[in-house]
Amino acid sequence: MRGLVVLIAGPTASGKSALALALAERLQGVVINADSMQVYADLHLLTARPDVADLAIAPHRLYGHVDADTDYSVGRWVENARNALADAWRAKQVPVLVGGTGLYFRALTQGLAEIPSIPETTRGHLRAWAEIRSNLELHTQLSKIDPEIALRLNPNDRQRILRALEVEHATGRPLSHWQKDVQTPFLSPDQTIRMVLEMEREELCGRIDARFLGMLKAGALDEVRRLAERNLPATRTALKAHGAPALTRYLAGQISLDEAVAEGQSDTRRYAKRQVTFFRHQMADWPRSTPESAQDKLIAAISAQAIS
RNA sequence: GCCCGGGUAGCUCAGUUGGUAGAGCAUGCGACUGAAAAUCGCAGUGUCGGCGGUUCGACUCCGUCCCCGGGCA
Repeated sequence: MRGLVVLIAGPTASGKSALALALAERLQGVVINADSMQVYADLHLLTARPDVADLAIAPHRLYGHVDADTDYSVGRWVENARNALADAWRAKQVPVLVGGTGLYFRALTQGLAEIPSIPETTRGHLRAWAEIRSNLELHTQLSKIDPEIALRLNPNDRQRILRALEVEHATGRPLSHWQKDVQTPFLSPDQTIRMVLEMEREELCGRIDARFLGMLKAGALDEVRRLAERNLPATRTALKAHGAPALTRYLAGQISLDEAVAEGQSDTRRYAKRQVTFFRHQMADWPRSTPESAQDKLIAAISAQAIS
């Protein structure tokens, strides 16, 4: 069975988690994570994941359930989220999905191409093959097997080009074909209450900078040290959490702590900028709100939905 | 006080024999279908330390003053 879902998106440090928690407490609901980094077990402080006190107030799902030595992806998240949503509905709990990863929200509300997962070995082979080739060569190769995708990809966008190549290689079907298949979103518009949090950039940046310092005080360096000691392959996504690369270099004696902090903060600020752009254009039809008035607006929307 | 070196974009700096300025980073704008806290594209900005002088024309040459760093006293 399917019920209502509350979806809360917003840039990093905008106060999403606190809002979701308050709402879940009030509605006897469950908070479900829609953030690509908070899924990693190894990253707790650095990703500002809910703490023990928060977990005591309302149940949380999809936080820290993935090991850092994993190739996670939107596809896997959608799978996880579907299950978590189904569980919540079964238990008669209102699911409150909250996070900053716009792609995750879009995949759930607009659908995702149903491409089979690519075997680790073909990925490895393709990457090894690509290693010694220039961006332009890869792009030219893609033009031959999937001209449509090649046309909309910049030749320097190696990551997306590699993805398109491996899909065709592993499935025998160009990525553009997969993407043109009819995609049925898991969530329909009438069962979702949506909200994007907005805040003045200046205020947001202030919060980001202060939060980063707070993470350090809480012990983020130890967290980074433990992660670094695992010696994971450099390509692992978890290693790219904001602050992790810079703090790792500080621990290795390559840069000063001040430099590491400045870098972690500016990485986060630039990311917030990209999030806002994504929300503005890719999720343009979502209602907006300041963090202060968001809860009242959501409650009002939920009761309106319940009546109709 | 004297001798060097330096003052150019928010920051670090390029700037050929005089023809009113650029690169990286930061910033802003944007793209986005299994790495999305990822990946990639585009853009702007300057009393070239101040004031005088030489010159058709000075960031560039000359004088002078101010500021910073180093050295000698």
